[in-house]
Amino acid sequence: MSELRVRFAPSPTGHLHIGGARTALFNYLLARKEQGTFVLRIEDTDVARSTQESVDAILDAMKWLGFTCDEGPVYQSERFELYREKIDQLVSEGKAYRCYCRQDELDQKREAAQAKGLKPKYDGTCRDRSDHPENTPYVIRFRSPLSGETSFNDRVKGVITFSNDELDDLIIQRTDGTPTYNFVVVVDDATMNITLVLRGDDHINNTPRQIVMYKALGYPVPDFAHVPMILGSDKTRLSKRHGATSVMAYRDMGYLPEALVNYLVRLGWSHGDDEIFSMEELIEKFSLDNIGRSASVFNPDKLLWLNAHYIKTGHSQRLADLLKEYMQAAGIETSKGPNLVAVVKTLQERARTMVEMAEAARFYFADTVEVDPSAAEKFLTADKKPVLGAVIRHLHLLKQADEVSIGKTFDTIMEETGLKLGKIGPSVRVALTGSTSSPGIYEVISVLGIEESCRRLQRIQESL
RNA sequence: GCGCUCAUCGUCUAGCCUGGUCUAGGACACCGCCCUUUCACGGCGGCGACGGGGGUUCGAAUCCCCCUGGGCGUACCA
Repeated sequence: MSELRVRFAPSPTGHLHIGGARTALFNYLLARKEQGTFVLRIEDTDVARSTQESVDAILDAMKWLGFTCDEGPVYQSERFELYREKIDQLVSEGKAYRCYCRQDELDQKREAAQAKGLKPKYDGTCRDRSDHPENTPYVIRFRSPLSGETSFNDRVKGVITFSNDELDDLIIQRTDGTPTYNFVVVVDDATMNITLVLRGDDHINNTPRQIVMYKALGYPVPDFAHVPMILGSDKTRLSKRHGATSVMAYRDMGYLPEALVNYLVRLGWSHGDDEIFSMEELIEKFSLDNIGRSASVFNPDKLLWLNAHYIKTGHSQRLADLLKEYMQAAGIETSKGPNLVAVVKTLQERARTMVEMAEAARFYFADTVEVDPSAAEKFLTADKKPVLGAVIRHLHLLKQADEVSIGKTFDTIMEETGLKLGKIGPSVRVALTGSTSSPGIYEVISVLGIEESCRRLQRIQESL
């Protein structure tokens, strides 16, 4: 174990999305690579917006992606006592104060300031107030330094400096007594001994506010690393408008977790010209040094390509287990019919997602294949009756349903009929699969078995 | 508006720190050819970028400045 302690701290106000997943991945990889500790923390201080469903959804997605944490999940909602203690400490030390300003007043002041082109920060009305009005709701604000500057050496962006007069007297405790994000994140990262805060660069602006709080609380300041955002095709922050953003939606669309991981890691991180990485390779090769500084656009096509790659190269038994679930979801009964592993092997090079594979596998399990009308019109014409008859006859003679034997049988058929495969194959294919595009016909016959193949051919042949 | 930040093919990126080996490399997508019983896979090839302007230098994608453009933030959200 090294000293490195990192964390992923999602707020349970929705599913785990693409951006969060990448942040989690980077934290996970770094922890594994440095043999540090990966902590999962649920940021649920906003009681109104946090839900158990979201917590479960996030946990499920983390598990599906294979990001196992070493500690947690830790729930902030269970640590309110600690936060209260720290807030009391700050107040008694004069580092935080009660603010009795009403929200509508603040909104007005903010708008007014903005209209005049001034900074929309808290005007400090209650900053030096010493009276404590009875029965008046209040929040607790952090007393932020008014001058000087705060800077930190970001591990991906370099030195970043803020003038302290940009900082606001942040609310750290709401009227209802619950603490807010910028405060709890400091208390938690400090008390959980997080040594590196690795998160999205939308948090850069929060960092100086948090640093002054670390100092006020007497905590050591951790390292920070801010990774660039993932944008949609229109270069704005990725959102539902750009299509699926939920990790689990990708599973439902037939993506493999290793494809998503591989895609996500290449968004912002690189290792020379390499494109394909297993989790093991990532753990070995990942480094903060190779994280880019600019935002990147989510490209579904490349993810699809990676998914196709992992389907192509995946173990057919595992894929067969998965395929079963996707076929069930598509309402296709697989308990009867050909062996799923054999089916998978004929489809691995043809399917880019498991959903596509399930669809492509449909014909294998159909009692009566649904024949595409235009394919039938072209290849299942009456003049094909004798050829199909010959195919059925010769297939019946076959003892073994392996592709080589089937190939030899077709050689014989071609010899006997004097027809080339181009004149026979398409009709057989359509009769067997209902479509003009399918795995090789020898493969299909082999997987279907002689009996079932002949049954299908017979049915078509008789109807001609 | 203000603050922070970013800037290489349409997209993801290598190269930038340690200027010359860059007529800028790889990948996705797209186009063409080959392979082929269909569809795919695969192979080969093509298209395609250093945002603009100044500097520094014998020499700049690489260093400096300005401009432009983009992103993020500016909550009793996280």
